[in-house]
Amino acid sequence: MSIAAVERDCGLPKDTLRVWERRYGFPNPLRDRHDERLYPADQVATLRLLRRLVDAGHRPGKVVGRSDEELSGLLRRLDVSTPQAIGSEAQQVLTLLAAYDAVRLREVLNAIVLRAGLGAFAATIGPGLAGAVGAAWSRGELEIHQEHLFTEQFTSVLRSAINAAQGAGAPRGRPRVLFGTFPQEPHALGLLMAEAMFTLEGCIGISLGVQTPIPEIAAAARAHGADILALSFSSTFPAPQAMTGLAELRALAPETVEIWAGGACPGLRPKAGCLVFRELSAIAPAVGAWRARVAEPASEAHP
Amino acid sequence: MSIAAVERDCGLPKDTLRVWERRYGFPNPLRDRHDERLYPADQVATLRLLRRLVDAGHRPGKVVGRSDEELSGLLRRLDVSTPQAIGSEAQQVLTLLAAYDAVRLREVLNAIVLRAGLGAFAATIGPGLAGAVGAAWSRGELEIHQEHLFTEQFTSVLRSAINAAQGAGAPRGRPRVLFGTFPQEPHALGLLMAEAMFTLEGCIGISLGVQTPIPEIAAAARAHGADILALSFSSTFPAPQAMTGLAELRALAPETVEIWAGGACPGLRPKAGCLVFRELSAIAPAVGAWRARVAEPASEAHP
DNA sequence: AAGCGTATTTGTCCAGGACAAATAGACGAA
DNA sequence: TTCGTCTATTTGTCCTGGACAAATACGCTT
Repeated sequence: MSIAAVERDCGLPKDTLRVWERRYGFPNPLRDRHDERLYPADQVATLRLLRRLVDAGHRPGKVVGRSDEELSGLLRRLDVSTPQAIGSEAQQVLTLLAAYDAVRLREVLNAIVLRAGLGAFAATIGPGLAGAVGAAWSRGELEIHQEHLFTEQFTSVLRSAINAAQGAGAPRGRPRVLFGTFPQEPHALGLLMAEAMFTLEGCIGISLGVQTPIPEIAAAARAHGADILALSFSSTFPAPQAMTGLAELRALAPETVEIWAGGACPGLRPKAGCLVFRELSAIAPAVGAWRARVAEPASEAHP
Repeated sequence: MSIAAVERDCGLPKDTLRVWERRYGFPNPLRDRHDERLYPADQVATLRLLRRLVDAGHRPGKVVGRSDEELSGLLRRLDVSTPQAIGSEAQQVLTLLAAYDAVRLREVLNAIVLRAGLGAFAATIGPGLAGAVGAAWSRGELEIHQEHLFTEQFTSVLRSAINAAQGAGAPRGRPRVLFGTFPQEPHALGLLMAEAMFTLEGCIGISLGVQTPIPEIAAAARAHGADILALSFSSTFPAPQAMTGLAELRALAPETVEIWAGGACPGLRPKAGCLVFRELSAIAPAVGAWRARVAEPASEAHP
């Protein structure tokens, strides 16, 4: 496996792979006849473990070079310290994934939405399911393609529900909400769940999709006459970059636009002109508060 | 703008940016106090033009270093040589994008699906619209976020329609089709349109999502008991890699599984054990032929 | 005109050095 | 104790310039 392939597969940049090798003696790839690195499959697997640990906050110097057993031990400890009681729904989902039963998986997800409602699904159950699947993957109980499969079905079900919710009921219009992620953030699931929450509150929601450059987000906010910019940050997003990006966005976007950030990114903190949401369930009351806030000054007209 | 930002924004790897600078004298970035490259916005814009031209088949040595006017001229020539008569629907879509009217855009797309049917939408109209939007972007008439916006709404509408089609009518079951793209291919639109075509034929379709490693695709095919692997390649996918990847997949996947490849990738050619589809409309008859083929030998049981 | 071998172009990789950004640890003040 | 500030260490990213393989164009032959 070439260094470029490992970069794609493990998400570790080439420069990092080379500098780890120089500093810690691992990875220790073979060389082909032209002195290019060839990574054996087992080292790639170890690198994947390392990636998880580093994302979780371990320092490379402390973990790179240790044996697979030790690393797995550390990962297990992380998993149990994340006290994620696996509900019966999650258990069912994992079973279906293990059996590769995509059709039934979608039926089950649709059934959960119908029974619990879109709000509870997006705010509580969905994140729980996604967390359980991610944890199972990190324990090696699922293959990547099974995680892909879950993401696909989940996205599909959620999108349909949002579409339906948008048609039903009289939308109240304001606030107009724009959804997006920063360029380093390719995960769409969190964004989609937030979109569901806003849609349920009768907001007009417009998604820019993932990985939109910050100046573009600001330009879009201006062009759409948006009231709120909703940004999503997954747990692997580098916190300092999130804060820098938010400051940049705050400077570029119109002053009247509010910036609401959310997601599992650990270092995400409120900042001047930016609200931070730890829970998706906090969106509904916040929208209510926004409406009360802009209605009161009576200075804003409906364009 | 740092070299990493340009890499993200233009899709040109850092190594390539540096080597172009060394060989052709362009780009010619400023340096910050620590000698790191700082790309001015206008050079980044030129790099985006260059990227389009190189993707379209121009050789870097012939175009890097030329003036913006010359480059725009070459791009225009490309656009007219792509004889894409813009239909009234595409015109309407571009107008709505220019006005940032996401809500009406979705309504219009939904209306087209209802009027023309999902089949015509996925096979003909959809690719036409996507092509028109891409061309408008390359002419500088649209911003990136407007292209994102289109992709989002298009995806949403198409997914809903697929979901509806899946529920309606008695699915005939076989063939079981698995959808996916190779790791270097992040575009989901082509895959989604193919999924629509197969779903209309009553196939059981399962999507692995984009960027699945080749061994994972093969493993999934085995696990799902798939009959057909459907791969999508966009116009920017490097053709040699597509052919190498298909050969690798052919070697890893079960012999009984057929591999069907499609998309706008120019160098995509049929190969032993792999079919290539130039048009999405060719899928429907091909599924019919598949059914006739496997029904005849009568050696396969329904598991 | 189509197939094949050679020349040129072009992207990716390498080494090893450098330093800024991020983090941990020590220290002092409320 | 708990919080903020300052310093030391760690860590990722960028640098240069050289090398070569893979991809492409070109010229030759059939």
